[in-house]
Amino acid sequence: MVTLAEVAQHAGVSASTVSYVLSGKRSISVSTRRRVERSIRELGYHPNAGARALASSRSNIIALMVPLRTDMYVPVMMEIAIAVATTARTHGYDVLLLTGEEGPDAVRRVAGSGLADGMILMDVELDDGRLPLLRETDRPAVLIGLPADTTGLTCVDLDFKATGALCVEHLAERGHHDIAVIGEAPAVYERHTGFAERTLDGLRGRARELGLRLLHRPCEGGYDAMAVTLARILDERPGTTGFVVQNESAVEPLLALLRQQGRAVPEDVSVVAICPEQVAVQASVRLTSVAVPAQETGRLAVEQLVARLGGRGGDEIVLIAPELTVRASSGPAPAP
Amino acid sequence: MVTLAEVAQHAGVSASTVSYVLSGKRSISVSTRRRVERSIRELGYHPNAGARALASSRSNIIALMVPLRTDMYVPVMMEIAIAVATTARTHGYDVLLLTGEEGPDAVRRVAGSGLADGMILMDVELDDGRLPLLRETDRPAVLIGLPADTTGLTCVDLDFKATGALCVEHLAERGHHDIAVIGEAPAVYERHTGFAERTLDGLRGRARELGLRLLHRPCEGGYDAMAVTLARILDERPGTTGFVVQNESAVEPLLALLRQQGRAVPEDVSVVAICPEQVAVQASVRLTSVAVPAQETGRLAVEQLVARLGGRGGDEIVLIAPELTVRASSGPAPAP
DNA sequence: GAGGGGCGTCGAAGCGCTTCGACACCCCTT
DNA sequence: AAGGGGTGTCGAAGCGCTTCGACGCCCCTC
Repeated sequence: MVTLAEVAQHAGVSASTVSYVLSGKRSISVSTRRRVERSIRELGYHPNAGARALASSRSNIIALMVPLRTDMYVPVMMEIAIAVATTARTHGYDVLLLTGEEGPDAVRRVAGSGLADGMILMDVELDDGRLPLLRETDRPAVLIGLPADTTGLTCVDLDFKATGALCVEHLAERGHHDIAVIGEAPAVYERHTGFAERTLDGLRGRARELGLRLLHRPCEGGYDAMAVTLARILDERPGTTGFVVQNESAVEPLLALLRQQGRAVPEDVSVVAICPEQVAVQASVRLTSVAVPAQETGRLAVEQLVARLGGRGGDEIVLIAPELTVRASSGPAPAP
Repeated sequence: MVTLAEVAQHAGVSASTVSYVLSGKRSISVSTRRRVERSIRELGYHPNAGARALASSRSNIIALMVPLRTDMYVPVMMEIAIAVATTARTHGYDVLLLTGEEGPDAVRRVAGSGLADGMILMDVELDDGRLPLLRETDRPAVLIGLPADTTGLTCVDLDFKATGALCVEHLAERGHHDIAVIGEAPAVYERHTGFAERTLDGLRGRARELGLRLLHRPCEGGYDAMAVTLARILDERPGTTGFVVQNESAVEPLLALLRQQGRAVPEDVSVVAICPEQVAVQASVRLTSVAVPAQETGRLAVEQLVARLGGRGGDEIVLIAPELTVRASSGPAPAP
């Protein structure tokens, strides 16, 4: 391995000069800089990460903690993770992938060992066990998701409350009065994942304001579960003409079942989904949807964290405004 | 931050003794070990990763390069990534997440800087640009996928050729003669991703041996593409009774279209999928399938790499034997 | 022409750990 | 009783980099 000292010797300067060329923390004459850069190129020099971390006590690594669960829609996680990784690189950071498996201890280990300069946590629960540990460490952290107590923490998330409201508004505008919400799996509500509850708040709040009837039913993904759920809904509220779906793996089953029952979309019933763009476009009926902005979320999380790491304070809470795209799955309510 | 020296002082021993307690590289008396361990606990000591890496020239980090593409089935990638991360932890390694974005340079950067001790590459193409660089570095690497030239590289993958053969055999045993293969998107074949071509080899080879007719059609995911593809297939080979699908996002559309056309599964046509277990089970018809063993793949890749890192040579090529699970989507061919 | 202030460069002191050789000590053997 | 071989511990020398203070030089100002 080529070292700084060798580069310095090759360029005929001192080691510190090479270091300053690399970091730009002191001014260097153009001629010297060029000479050094040339040596770096010719020798194929790469600074040693460990030595750098030791001397500067910054590792230039961001830790990303992904959940271990598989009951969440995985592509979204992946998209966020990839957005985090690529955005991090543009700021000179690498990303360490931590799974939930290790539990809260991972926070202590990574912070304590100086492995990472900061962390990003995905799938944060309302009362997340990692938060106290996070507050103890001096390292900055950004949460993707919104816990109950956000003091001292930066959070990034889609504004799910506004999302819920937006879906209801859309259906209301088209004259629907009876709306059913196909929610996430019951387990998601049971562990109080914030986004699911906040969506529900938004849905219910706006429904009340607009005088609509709203029925909420959690639903595991898949055909069988969806069939049961749908039957129950139509039994309780036969007049339901609007659906809001917030469970990607229930989308296609719902469409299939409606078709099977002879209920045309959007002529008889309208469906609004809260899901990634791709799902909405690739579904058997192109779905009117509010997109879950995975990339945007990952990017913002990194940018907040980098701001914090650079001493610039970021915002406390960054809520991404929802956008509803009208496609083929929603239309005016049928005449009664 | 607590340092080794502070622990040593607290325990009344020298720094090197603490280091040896931690690494176990020299024998330490039980009493001393206990005293040191106690101090470590009481002070909440975590070894500094940078210092460690510098002194030992091993970072205890594995780099995982995931593809940037989104035309592959993402959940599989995610599952592999998570399996890699958790398996790595059990061997004392952390995982650095690299995206394809940075390109082959990432290999040079990570190897050159000593950031990672070894790498795992996902979605390796037959003639992958990263391979020459990989061979240049002294760091061991494991590929997930099988390139054309494997000299000097360790590879882990499902045995896709055997997988293809297995699918054909299954259909042949049930009396099907005309088989259609719904393949991955054309782009996947165009960039010569090995697994797709090897599957095809296996399918074709066995079909020839068993005297079956085989039609292969690449297919983008989604309903529209699938509709076109299916129409073409049935046009060319109206007698087709067996389908092999190797594109997760074509599975559900295919089932829906068959249903729509009044072709019952499995009474009229049989469908065999090559997909993750979860997709097979959650589909609208429970699918006879060969599982893509994502977790197993990730785990094996890490174990191969760790073996290499520990000086033990691993195998050159590890092919996972396919397993076909019979479910509800395949049955005897209909009488002609 | 002396003093002041940038600018560009250097030397040296660590950063916190691993690891090697040295050595003290004890228990056996002869 | 002397020698030999473990065993357990220590001290010191780095690992390759960053960073701080120092210093020489040149240009400007009064």
